[in-house]
Amino acid sequence: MSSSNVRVRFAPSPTGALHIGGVRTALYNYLYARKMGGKMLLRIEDTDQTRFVPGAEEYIKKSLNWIGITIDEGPDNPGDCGPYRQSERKPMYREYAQRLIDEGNAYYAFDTEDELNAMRDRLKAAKVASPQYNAITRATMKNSLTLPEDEVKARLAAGDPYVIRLKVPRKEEVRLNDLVRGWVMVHSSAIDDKVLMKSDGMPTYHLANVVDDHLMRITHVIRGEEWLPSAPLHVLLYKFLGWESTMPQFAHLPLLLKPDGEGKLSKRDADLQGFPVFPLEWKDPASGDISKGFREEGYLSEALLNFLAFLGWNPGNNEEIFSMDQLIEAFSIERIGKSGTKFDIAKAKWYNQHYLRLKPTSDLVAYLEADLKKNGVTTKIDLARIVDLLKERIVFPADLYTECQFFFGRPTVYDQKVIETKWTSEAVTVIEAFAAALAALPATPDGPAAKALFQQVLDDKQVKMGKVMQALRVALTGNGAGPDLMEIISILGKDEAVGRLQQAVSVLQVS
RNA sequence: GGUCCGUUCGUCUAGGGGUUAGGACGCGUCCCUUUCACGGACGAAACACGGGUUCGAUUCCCGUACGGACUACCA
Repeated sequence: MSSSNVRVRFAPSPTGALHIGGVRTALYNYLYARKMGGKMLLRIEDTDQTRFVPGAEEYIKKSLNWIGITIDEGPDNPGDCGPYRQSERKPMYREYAQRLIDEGNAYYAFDTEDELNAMRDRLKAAKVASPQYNAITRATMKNSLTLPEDEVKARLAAGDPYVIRLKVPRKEEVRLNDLVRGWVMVHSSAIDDKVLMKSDGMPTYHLANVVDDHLMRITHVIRGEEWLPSAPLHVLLYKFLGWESTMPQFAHLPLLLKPDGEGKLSKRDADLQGFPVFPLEWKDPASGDISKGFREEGYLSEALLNFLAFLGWNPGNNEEIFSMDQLIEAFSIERIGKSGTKFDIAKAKWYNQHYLRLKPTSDLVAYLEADLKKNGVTTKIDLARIVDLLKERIVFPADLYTECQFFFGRPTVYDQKVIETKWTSEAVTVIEAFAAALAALPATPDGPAAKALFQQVLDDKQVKMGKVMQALRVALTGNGAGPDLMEIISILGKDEAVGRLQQAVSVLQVS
């Protein structure tokens, strides 16, 4: 694919763990960049010093890396638009804020928090629909538009705290053509005089975002729908800064909703439903609380990737198994949906099961080995045989360990229901004979050989297989269900199998 | 409250002026099978409502309802 001038960015705030919705946003940006042969940027939006969380930036990078998203330009691999952390770009914002002031599109405001609250209360009391700092109310407030020029100068010189606000025009239609939603029109009276520079000298999201997107030559802003209401404000900023002709195109993504009921997916809902919202485990540095991630819960990155890509997008045909490369090939902004998407963890599990079965046995052996080690289980059994036996029936790698418990110890309890119905004298007769036949063998048989031997015993005793199989299974594993029994016998080894059969016969009462 | 956005099976969605409204997950039944799972087959299951426009609307338009986002010196 030929390279293009397409440049997109993922611009998270390092305020904690990266939410799964953020991962999807990053993914769509990435898919578009790769599809178009463009560039994917990572920009850290750390302008809120009060919410900065140490370790969050690192966590974001690790998460993107896990899911397979690579960054072309970012804090760790800067291009020619650095720095890529907003806190390191402070002077730039200052410069453009000043320009806005100089050209009459922004102004200083000195109002205290109390004064702002008083204004809002007053408007509320007067039954004003939306109390805001705007073209009308700004005339009643303490700002460089209402205060005498020398007082403004004096306040600035004295270091009085102030913010810089955008001077939003009173009557103006602001339009934008969203790639997902089409034309969106907002009247400027619905936009308030947003703070551009905070009193701590940091820019707010709106200013920093527009300035950076321009300076970083971003061509497409792909972000969550929660930004749609403020998009007209951003359009206004591009206009005031004279950047209209190179303004990026916008694509506002549908939100990820909670699985039941309505509303944005939150950590709380996910906890309630028993699934993670973070890609990787996250330890809150302040509280020390640990939240499990999809990775730790056993989700494979390729499964989560495939699942996430389909939350709000589809290729337009009936195919739904896609690798990253296939997603890149198939992706288009036009096929992104408009409506919010409920997070259906059952589908994620289905993807997981699918991808797990595609894993090479050796990978799964490694999982199982680790789990065994963690639980202090040692065994001489060839784990690859267990994995091959169990592979088709698990959803998570950890299921391997839980499903194969019976290999590592004789049953201490037997499935009561099966005993009641299947542990007949006939079954016992067959099992005893089978145990004897097994014991007489020179070596452990493989699965088919064990089956042939068992069939021989059945023929001898004139019993049908279905009548005793369940009993045999319980005797061997304690369970009423599980993978191929003859293969289990083969893996267990003939001595162990015989031992288990004898134990069951002596312990269990015929009912 | 205001502004904006949205609404096809339970869920993710395809489709689009005339279709038996398609697929997937989940669910159910059956088949396969030594059980369970896998696999296979089949099945139940949807165009929010009301008005237009039209020969015809699930599809286009307008309302209503419902849902969501936003409404901070947070992003």
